[in-house]
Amino acid sequence: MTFRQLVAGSVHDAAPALVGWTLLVDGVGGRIVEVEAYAPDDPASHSFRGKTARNGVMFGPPGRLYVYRSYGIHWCANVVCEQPGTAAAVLLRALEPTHGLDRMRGRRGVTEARLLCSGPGRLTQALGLTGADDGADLSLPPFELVPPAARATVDATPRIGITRAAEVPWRFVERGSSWSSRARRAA
DNA sequence: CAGTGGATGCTCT
DNA sequence: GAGCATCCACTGT
Repeated sequence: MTFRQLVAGSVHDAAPALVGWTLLVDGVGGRIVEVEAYAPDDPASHSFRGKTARNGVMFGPPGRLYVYRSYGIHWCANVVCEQPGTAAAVLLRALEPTHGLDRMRGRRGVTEARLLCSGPGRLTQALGLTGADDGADLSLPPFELVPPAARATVDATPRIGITRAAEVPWRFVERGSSWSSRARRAA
């Protein structure tokens, strides 16, 4: 399954399938260990009330980055899925850092590996992603997506930090990973 | 530790 | 003018 094929399908299939892929931006990044699905007709999705200047990329072709500013401070990055017009995306919530840790440390201003990419705002800062990357094609440099050797084992849980449709289990975490944004108590 | 609140800006009502 | 798909520092145990 190629990246292009994966993101062209339903976001409900694509989101868990993206866990385990390695995302690199200019050679810096890591293994995707936590994502959330934002589906068409999903009250928690930015696209729910129709196309606007901010969410326009969500309505376009799959495999693009949708980047938006969160709480006035952070950037959050999504992978657009499904066919043009459907407006679905996968929020990247955490990576296990594997490549370019020193560049991430420089951008983040912290040294502890656990704090580099464990959270959507941290992840974008570590990879250097901003609103300037909104709409970028993830199949072209400087982006690189490397499939996992074997499909990861994934747990589904409720999404984080939302109020509407908070009960559907559309957050997907690699089982046993200690790099997710809510792994503080995990063994 | 756990819980709380401030920072900060943009989008949409 | 409200409400965020967040993070971090600070409080009180």
